[in-house]
This record gives sequence, structure tokens and C-alpha cells, in this order.
Amino acid sequence: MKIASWNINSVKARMPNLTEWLKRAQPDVLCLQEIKTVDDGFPRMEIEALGYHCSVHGQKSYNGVAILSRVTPDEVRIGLPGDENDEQARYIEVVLPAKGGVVRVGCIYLPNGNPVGEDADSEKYRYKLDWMARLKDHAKTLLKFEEPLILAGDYNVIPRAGDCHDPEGWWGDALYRPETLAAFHAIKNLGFYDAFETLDGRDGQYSFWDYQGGAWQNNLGIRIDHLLCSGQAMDRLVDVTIDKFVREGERPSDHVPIIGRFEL
DNA sequence: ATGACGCCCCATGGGCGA
Repeated sequence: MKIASWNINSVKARMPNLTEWLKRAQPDVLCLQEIKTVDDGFPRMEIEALGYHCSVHGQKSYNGVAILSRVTPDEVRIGLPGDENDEQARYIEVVLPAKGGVVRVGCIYLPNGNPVGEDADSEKYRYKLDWMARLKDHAKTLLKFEEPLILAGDYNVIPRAGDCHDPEGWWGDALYRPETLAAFHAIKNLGFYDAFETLDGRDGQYSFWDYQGGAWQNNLGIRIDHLLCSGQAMDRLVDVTIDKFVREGERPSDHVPIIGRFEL
């Protein structure tokens, strides 16, 4: 079973790219972030025609997440628990039938958090840290099921210096600073494995290149899209791929897909 | 010091992203 994550930066603008990639990569599950549309605007018919069920948590103009799956989910959860006043669509989760049981997949669009503010106390950065604390609480709950669990998505976290073309320049940014790394490690330390770091681990394997300043042409990238796996998922992980070639396409997203292949 | 690129919207420029 191939389980992938891709921040697509508008599903409507990216339909040609999405269609082409689905046909080529043949994932069984695809977590999408930044679909930038309400549920009714999601191109459900076109994607169903390609053989995928769509679980969608949309929002007007910004954010929005979805999970495409070959099989119909047994369960769907919309939104991250812990704050009823949070109106940003950044989390959706499905339980899917799998070989010998189920697999649970959470799709994450973690807040960016910039600007950080003078004492790292801007509204946006506090929202990021609050969201990460909520994700930790929810992840802790999910781990108790002792199932194969994959929390996949755009974490907006650069885990290591080797995951950034210019770590000194980026240090202090909301994606790469002490509070962010501490919160990320607090989640991982509940019992998750970063699929890429565990099975590959090479430096300079990026998943995002800014549209601006020739970032792609000069390989000025960062690795911020991650598959966090429970032990039960990690035991079944065969390999991890970052589909860098997708960034060369016509009108690409600024992120590329990351794919984990599991014996599930 | 600014803008750069690309997406969104009852738009025609401003907000947002990372």
C-alpha cells in the first residue's frame, strides 16, 4: 500500500498535475493540503473517475485538507480536537480497511507560524505552538489503539540542519527554531518514526522550493513534508520516496509528494 | 529597502504563504 502526502497549493489550479501524478504514481492513499476550496468546490467527480474516494475538509480561499483513498473509509474525522473555536481546516483523518486489519491516516496542514514576533509571541506563532500541542494530545490518544498509524502532511517544521539549504539563515524562523523543534520532538517522542529520516536520512532531500528568487533553479529547498509512523506502521514500511520531478512540471505546486510504501 | 511568485476573491490590488 502506497500512502502519500502532497501540499498541492490549490486543488482546482492543480488538477492537470494531480491527475497526471495519480496515474503515474498510483498511490492507494493521498493526503492533500492547501486545497483552498470549500467542500462543494472540490473536484470530486473528476477524482472519483480516477478511482478514488474523497474525504474532504474544505475552507474558503485558504487551507483545506483532503484524503483520497482507493477504498472507502470505515471512519472519517473532520478537524483536530481541542479547540472548538478553531475555524481553520487543517486536519482530517480516516480509518481504512487494510491487510489483516486497518490503517489509520491523519492528514496534517500544520500552521506556518510566521511572523514569529519579537519575543516569539505573535498571534500566528502562538497559534502554531497551540496547534502542535493539540496534535500531540490527539496523537497520544490515537497511539493507544496500537494500530498502524501514519500522520502525514505539511508540518512546516525543518527537523534537522541537513533538511535546509541554509540552516544558519533559517534559524529563528517559525519553521526552524527551538520552540518549534521542541514541540515537534515532543510529538515524535510519544512513539513516532519519521519515515524518511529512518529509511533514507540523506541531507539535502527537500520537499519544498519557494516560487521566488530562483529557489528551484538553485536547489534552495527545505524538507517540511513528513510521514510520522507509529511502531506498527514502521514495522510495515518498505521504502520512502520524494517525487522531486513533480516540481519540474508545468505550473507546479511549490511542494512535491512524499510517498511511503507499506506492507499493508 | 524592496521585491521577487502564485494562489485566492462578488477582485482589478491586497492578503497569504514559507
